[in-house]
Amino acid sequence: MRISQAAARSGLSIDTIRYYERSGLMPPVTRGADGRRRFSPDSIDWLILLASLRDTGMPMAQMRRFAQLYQQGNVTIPARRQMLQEHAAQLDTRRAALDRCGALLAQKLQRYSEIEGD
Amino acid sequence: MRISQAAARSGLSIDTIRYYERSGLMPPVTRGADGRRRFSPDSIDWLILLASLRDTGMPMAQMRRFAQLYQQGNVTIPARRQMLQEHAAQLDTRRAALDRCGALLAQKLQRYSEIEGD
DNA sequence: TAGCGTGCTGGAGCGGCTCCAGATCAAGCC
DNA sequence: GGCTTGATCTGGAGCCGCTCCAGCACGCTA
Repeated sequence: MRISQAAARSGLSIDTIRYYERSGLMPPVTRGADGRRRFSPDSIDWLILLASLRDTGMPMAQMRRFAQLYQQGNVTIPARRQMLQEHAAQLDTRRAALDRCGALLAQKLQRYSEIEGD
Repeated sequence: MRISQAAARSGLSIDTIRYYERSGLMPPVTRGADGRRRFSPDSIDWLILLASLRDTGMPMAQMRRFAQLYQQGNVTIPARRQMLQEHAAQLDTRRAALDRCGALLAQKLQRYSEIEGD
């Protein structure tokens, strides 16, 4: 699978995928005889995970750490589990921020209605 | 109220507050005789709103537009109402992303448990 | 064999902060 | 009055996470 398809399936841009590879966020991507990147189903899954993590605010340094652990094999599963659990907790924090913002917006919108009187 | 207190109340950093002012995201901040910024309760409220919007992903360009509309008075309330409604819809999109990520993490963690067998 | 599509690299640019140097001023202490 | 401490100021550099672009290399097809 080529980079354009990898981009389509992961939701990341082509540039972002290359950037992530350069930055050590992915296990090494193999190349075809023509020198172009070839993405395996596994690396597509990896990209989807990266996309999901970045969309929910995980910093690149953490993703890099996760990638390094992954490459060291199953022995690092406890460490990886902990990272993912911590990120799952982060999701709750972000959900709370969304809720607070939602409440604030509802209040503002309410006030607008009162001012306009409609 | 001085900038350090404004930072404490809004959750923004001192540098970010100055940056937002420079960038036109706030109604002009008045200065004391000593040339230092003086924040009114209203401008604190404004900062809290900005903090909430940026925490939930509103781009600066939109915040700037909102600030400009605000300064043009009540006649811009319909436009402002629309902006806030659109952002409220964005919150739902982000909640969905958090949910998807949560599901993915749960699945990964489940797999880790199976591999480790505990 | 010319053109088109896709990909490559290296590097510049950008949004949104964050940090820092060097200056100023206010208050408290001797 | 001088001295230190602490908060603030401005201007500018630096950083993260992309995003875009120039210039080149393939391979397909008409």
